[in-house]
Amino acid sequence: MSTGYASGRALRLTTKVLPEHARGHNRSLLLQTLYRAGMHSRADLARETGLTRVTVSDLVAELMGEGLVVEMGQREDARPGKPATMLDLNREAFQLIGIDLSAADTFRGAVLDLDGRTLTRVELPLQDRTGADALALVIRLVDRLVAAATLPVLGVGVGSPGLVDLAGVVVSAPNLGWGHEPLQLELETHLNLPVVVANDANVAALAEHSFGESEGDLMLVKVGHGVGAGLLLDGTPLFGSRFAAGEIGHVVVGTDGGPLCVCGKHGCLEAWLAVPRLEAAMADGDADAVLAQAGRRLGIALAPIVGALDLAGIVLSGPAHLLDGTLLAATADTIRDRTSPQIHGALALRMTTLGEDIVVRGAAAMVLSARLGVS
Amino acid sequence: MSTGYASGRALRLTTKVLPEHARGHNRSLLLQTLYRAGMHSRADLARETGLTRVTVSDLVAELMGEGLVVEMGQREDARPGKPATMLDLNREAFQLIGIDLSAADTFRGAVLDLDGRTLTRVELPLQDRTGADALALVIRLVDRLVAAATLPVLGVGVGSPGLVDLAGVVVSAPNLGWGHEPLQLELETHLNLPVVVANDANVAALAEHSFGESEGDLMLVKVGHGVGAGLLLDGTPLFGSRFAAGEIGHVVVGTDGGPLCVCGKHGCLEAWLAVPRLEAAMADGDADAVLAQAGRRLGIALAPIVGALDLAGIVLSGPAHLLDGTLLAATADTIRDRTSPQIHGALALRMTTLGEDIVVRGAAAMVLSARLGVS
DNA sequence: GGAGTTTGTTCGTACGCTTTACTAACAAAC
DNA sequence: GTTTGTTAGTAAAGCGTACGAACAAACTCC
Repeated sequence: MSTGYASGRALRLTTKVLPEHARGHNRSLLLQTLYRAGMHSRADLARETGLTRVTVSDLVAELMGEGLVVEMGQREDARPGKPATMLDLNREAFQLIGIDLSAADTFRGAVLDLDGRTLTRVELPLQDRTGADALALVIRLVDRLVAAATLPVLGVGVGSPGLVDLAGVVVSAPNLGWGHEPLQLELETHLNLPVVVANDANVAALAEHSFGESEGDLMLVKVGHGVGAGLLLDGTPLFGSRFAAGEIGHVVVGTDGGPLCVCGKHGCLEAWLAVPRLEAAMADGDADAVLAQAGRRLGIALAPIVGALDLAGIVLSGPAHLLDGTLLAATADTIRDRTSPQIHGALALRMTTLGEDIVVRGAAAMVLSARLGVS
Repeated sequence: MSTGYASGRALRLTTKVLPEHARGHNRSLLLQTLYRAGMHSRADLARETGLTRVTVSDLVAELMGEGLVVEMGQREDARPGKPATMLDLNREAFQLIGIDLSAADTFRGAVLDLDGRTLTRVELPLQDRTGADALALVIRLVDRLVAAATLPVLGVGVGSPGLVDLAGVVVSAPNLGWGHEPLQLELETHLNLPVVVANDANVAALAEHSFGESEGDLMLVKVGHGVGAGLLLDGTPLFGSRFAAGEIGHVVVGTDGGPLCVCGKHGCLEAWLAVPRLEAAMADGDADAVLAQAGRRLGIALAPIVGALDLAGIVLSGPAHLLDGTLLAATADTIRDRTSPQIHGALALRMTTLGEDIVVRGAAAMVLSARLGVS
């Protein structure tokens, strides 16, 4: 870290905006409305979006031409005036593929429908593959999934561990032995399908936002072999200056030392909270005390973050038998004790409701967001 | 804090976008280019922005009509082709007013030119005024400043302590006795000028971004009577779920107790770091040890935030004789010891270069951003 | 002086959305 | 059975925004 002065100047990459971009936005606005609230007539959409009926009709015609939207017959309930022809997303037109590379020993994937329901699941054991072998396994997985899809595939979403840049290059994923793996590009050229690759915790946060019951700014803490987090501020993932946002696993917690971490420091969050560490400590001593201690440590680490960001929610993802209960309660208590009511009054802390599928479903949501602008 | 499930669903307020909004964006793009890089010809602007010369000419005509842009004569250096007529922001067309309400005993303000240079400064002693009396003092201050301006005033920016919402309502500012003060609206109706009101630390962060040497995501920590922070992610201020982002003053630091805070907790960041606390502690004991301790505590609080956000920079604002030196160095050391190199390697920690004017200048920058889209 | 370059404008075109005006299809009241 | 009023969707015209092609002006270089 430097204590000097950075040279140069932030170059905010603002770029020109054309009317056609505006149209793309309005297009997504319609899709989003249909996606979230289901059937609407053209007139409903016009009222909801503020666009005129004329413009909505025009956009709907375009979307119907692409097979994304279909007419569903006339409105049922009797009202004065001409009966409305209802529209909806053509939910039987496409399927999504979501991939989760974050588990320690398995690559998971699934075919999902547009509502995020899992249709077919595939798991391939990793068996300590790294580098090119791991990449080959990913390709085998997506090939199996593409073959399993019963409808055209809208796109493939991938949640990968490690640092992932905006172009879907895995900049660094030590566990998989990837240094600068252009995963998105490789999958796209192999499949000839749109692919989106992002960090697993960010993807999980997106899942919670799309399919969970979360409002407002959200942090998802993913506890597994390591500890990572994904942040969703104003509905948008935060990537950070070096695509390392959410990397809180090796932040030291507390001022009283702590267990030695693989990174060489004492008292890293990961040394307190990672699943293997928890299991080992629980085997050695009072299980409940171990969980309470881990929960407190998580709370200590999260308190400043909650204060700085004024989060609306924190969601924990990981083995429920470890996290849900003593640990979660200790975290909640600790955050409450270490922040002002102004801050923790607005905060909801809870387990995810999406279970093990969280990354797979988030990856699918990412495809919807990238391809349709739906989030 | 609830550990239950939030009801409802995030309603991302996406709204329709019309071609005229696109034009507004392109307009700002031109202004921004001129503001930051100075003189350009129409053809230069076209090359820089990707718009065509035709479109640029059209937009420039509009901007010249409003007096925002002026022709500066022909390009000096001889090149083949028709000589270019240079354009620039009309820097002598408008002035800005910036107001800082964050000091404990004084309301400060200044008239500035478009480049953020201070032209006239006015300070009014607060003398323990609160509520309506404090509001009256703000009005007296802006009236004095408007009278002191020698050119039309583009707008008034205000940095206020406390929580400020997006409409410039001071939701809560205990020190000034404001509960729900619609400051922006009141000043606007009084002055008949555009007014922007925001939180002081956020405004300071904006100043650092606009006038300081900062790249990328930035956190500004403001140490004074209290301790607060402003975050600028991707050039945009972060407000948080309840407009309380940056409120880190009452986050408990460390696991070993600490001094009693006015809020009733022990070991709040503010109890370690606020200027009155520092001065009292230094009078009682080893001044350098006090500063080192305070710096360490700040580092402990910031480490998780830096990790979670992957910040590019942290800037300290406040009394340099306290912050710059032992304290800053201790903070830097602590962050380095408590985060992974991946995180702190990219981080620059430093004092602001803007001194006491930081909020006033940030408020002026806010006006530029709101009125011209320039940041 | 001629060739080549660059600038900024004019003209016509394509696109996106709006307003206005229309037809179709219904419920409610008479 | 007719009239009235409402709602849905479409058609036509118009305005705003940006683009490409073409051009005149003004310069440098050879």
